[in-house]
Amino acid sequence: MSRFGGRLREYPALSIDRFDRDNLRARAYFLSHCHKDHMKGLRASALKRRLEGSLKVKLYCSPVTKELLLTNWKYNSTHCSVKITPTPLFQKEDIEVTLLPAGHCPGSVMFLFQGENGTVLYTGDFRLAKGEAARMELLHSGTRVKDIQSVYLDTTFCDPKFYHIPSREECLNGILELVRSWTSLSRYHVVWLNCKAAYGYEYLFINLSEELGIKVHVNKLDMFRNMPEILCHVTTDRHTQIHACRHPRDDDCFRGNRLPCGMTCQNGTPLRIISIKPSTMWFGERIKKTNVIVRTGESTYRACFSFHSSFSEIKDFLRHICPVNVYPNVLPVGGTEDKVMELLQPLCRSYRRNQEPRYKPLGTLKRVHKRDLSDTDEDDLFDTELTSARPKISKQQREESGPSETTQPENAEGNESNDDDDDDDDDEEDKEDTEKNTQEPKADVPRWDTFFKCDRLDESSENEDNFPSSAGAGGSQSLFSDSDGVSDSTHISSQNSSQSTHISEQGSQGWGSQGWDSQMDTVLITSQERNAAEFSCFSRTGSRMIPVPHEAAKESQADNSSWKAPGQNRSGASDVICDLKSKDLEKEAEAGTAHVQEVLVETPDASRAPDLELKRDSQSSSDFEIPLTPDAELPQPDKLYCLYKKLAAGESIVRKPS
DNA sequence: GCGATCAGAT
DNA sequence: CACATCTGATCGC
Repeated sequence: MSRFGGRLREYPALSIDRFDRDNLRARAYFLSHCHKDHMKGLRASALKRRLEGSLKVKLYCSPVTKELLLTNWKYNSTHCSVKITPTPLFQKEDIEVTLLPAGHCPGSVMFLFQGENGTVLYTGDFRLAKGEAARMELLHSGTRVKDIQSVYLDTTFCDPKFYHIPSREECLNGILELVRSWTSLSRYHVVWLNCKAAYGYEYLFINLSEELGIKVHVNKLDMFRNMPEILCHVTTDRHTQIHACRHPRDDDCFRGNRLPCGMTCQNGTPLRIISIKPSTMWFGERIKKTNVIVRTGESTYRACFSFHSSFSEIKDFLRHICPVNVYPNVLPVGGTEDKVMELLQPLCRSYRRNQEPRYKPLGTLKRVHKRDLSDTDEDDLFDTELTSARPKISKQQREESGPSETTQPENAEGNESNDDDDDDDDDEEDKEDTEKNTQEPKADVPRWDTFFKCDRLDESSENEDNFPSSAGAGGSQSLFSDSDGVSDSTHISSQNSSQSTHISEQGSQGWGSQGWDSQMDTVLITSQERNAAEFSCFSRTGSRMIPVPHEAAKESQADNSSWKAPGQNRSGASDVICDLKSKDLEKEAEAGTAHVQEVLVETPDASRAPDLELKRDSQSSSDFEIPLTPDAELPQPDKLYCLYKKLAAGESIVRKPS
């Protein structure tokens, strides 16, 4: 649960995901997604007054979030001021805001703010698979990640306990096969998905419905009225075999063999109900590795399911971004801020810089940019023209350097070499690291294995033991008596592409999935007017023009933007392969300890093509160094040592024409 | 009486 | 086992 106060150190005149107290003086509001813990104060009359009292103060969010917000009577009166299109906000300050898909729930986005106080990423809540950040072109300038000053990070599962959480596809497939095997027994066999009242399960509903041809019964669906891709897979007709309806006492209902909607029999025949409860923490607490589906009772199951990135996914994300600073938005259950910082800081430049005394001599040659962004100026920021006194980077200037250029390259030097002594490292990232951190072929071999073993994380590999027997995903004979051996193997068939975050009414934009758009939606908060239509045009084409390292990157970005699990996209065979490949890589790297994987990973080995490594390297290299010239030789430590020695002695260094 | 806040349940 | 929400009690305006 978010405990973010609403304001960024760098841009305190903006408020994000908090709308109460001090935030009432903000000059622009941002909502990352429609979960209550990110909407504090959003209903209050104080905010309403604030928004209505100024033509300039607006609330910004993704189109889907706007739709979900405004179809909720609790909020719809408040916000005539909800904007998904850019409007000039500040007369004197240019801040460019980019929306990136967060993969958390429909409409969820991360916000990237670029302005004179540096580039700052606020993640909101997110779930991004390993490597996904590296494939987001809007996080990059050319082939390198943007220079990011600070990341405000979703740290919900920033705890080694949650080192590995099975991927979206794995979880989905587990549930799918369980539901398939049960519902195929007879029309009276029904499933109750015991989901929390919150957005985020829609892709599960969609996939079940698509695969099985059974719509999901829900209490309400009017909020999806403009999202046909969701709408067509849910129903308010109780006569269906999959239910995700709720009732205040729904557990009691279930115990009484009654669905929350009241259904208990059909044509006089009593229903056979099983419940499946999506959970993450429950799995995180298992000491022994488990299947993604665990039977917990006669007719109750737990299914692994996560809205948030696992610890290793968080680390991959952060390592790729490599910001100067990181600030946790969430305290993991039972965790402390200190603990989280201890885990995360090694992945940041501010830490790495301090960790390399051996390069001090060189370091002194470099310009160190210290910026005091502390709270010192907080007080005056809200009231008066917070920006008037500040040096301004002209808009032109910025535009010349391209829409994705950061305004602050200076910190880039900060992290040169260091070797990343970082902790419990995982798998393939270490490959990257060893390549990146050439100066020091690390005596310190990745210790992921020890880490991995002492935790529970091998659960996935164990899945291999459990799952296959259960027909890939809980469909096993052993699981329930009526079932006679559903033996089909799990497979992804025509997984449908887009997550239903499409809003048809936004037709003028003609886009497909929301996520894609939200990703395209770069909002310029600028003194220069630009009309909305023009803008959205610009941003779409604009971002397409940003050079992308690999075509596949773009593809999977689109995919990802619809916050659907990668690999499920019908759009790109190549895309899928790419994802599978990276999975295989992970698998290898984790040396068999991990990863279960049913299906998806069992793709032909052909997919494990060598080019992948190249791709990954270039995309995820952590960028503050100049990328290695192809064919260049990595300098060896002793060689380097020599060079440094000479340098320190003031001798000139002659380059050998290798 | 409304809203904010907290504890507790689900 | 807890990802987010709703309910009810309490307090202040």
